[in-house]
Amino acid sequence: MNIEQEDNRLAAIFKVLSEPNRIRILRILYHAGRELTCSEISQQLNISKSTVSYHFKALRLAGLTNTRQEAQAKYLSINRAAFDRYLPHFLETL
Amino acid sequence: MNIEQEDNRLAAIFKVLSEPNRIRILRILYHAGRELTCSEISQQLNISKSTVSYHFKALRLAGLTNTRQEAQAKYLSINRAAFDRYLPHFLETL
DNA sequence: CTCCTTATTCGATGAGTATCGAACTAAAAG
DNA sequence: CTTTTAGTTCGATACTCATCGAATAAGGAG
Repeated sequence: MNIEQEDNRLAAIFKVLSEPNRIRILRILYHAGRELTCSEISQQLNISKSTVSYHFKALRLAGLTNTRQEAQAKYLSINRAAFDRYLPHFLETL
Repeated sequence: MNIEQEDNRLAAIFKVLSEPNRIRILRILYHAGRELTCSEISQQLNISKSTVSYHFKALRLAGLTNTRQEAQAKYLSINRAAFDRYLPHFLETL
């Protein structure tokens, strides 16, 4: 990958992290120590499910979270490998 | 500072870093190992001076860079303390 | 099969952002 | 004093984004 593309990739990851509600989602996930669903986050943050779904997608596309489907629910968890690579020690500060 | 404000603050720092040209400015600054002016960056990145000035301001307001005025020129340098605090080891990966 | 729960997508909307050139300010050089 | 150099600010523009509710899809429970 050339250096311009690398800059774009890095900027894209930061863009995902540049939204307070997405930081909150990561913090909640990190401290929960377990997977959480869209609905659970929606209640905790008091924002609509559609907005939470939108943020979930952004986090997932950036590779910052993992998703596990179980029945009709979708469980979100943090992808530690991605954080270790791009932002070591970031999660611990949340 | 309460946790919501902390999330906002963190998100604000990431927002500044979410623009490819600002990442490029930081990378150029880091590897140059010296202060650089608006005009120098403008030439290297091939974007207008007004746009560079806009990005300089964003970096400065976020506390990520220092500015030193000398005559009519303004020299920009990286604020290592800020990176050490919020993003340790980030600069080294640029 | 019908209803409930969970999640996604769509359309709209309001807000924010990156970019440029032009106009302006201020200092240095001639 | 006029010209050059460096930087900021302004107005315009095009684009992106966060948010919501409504509509849709799909699995689970009765």
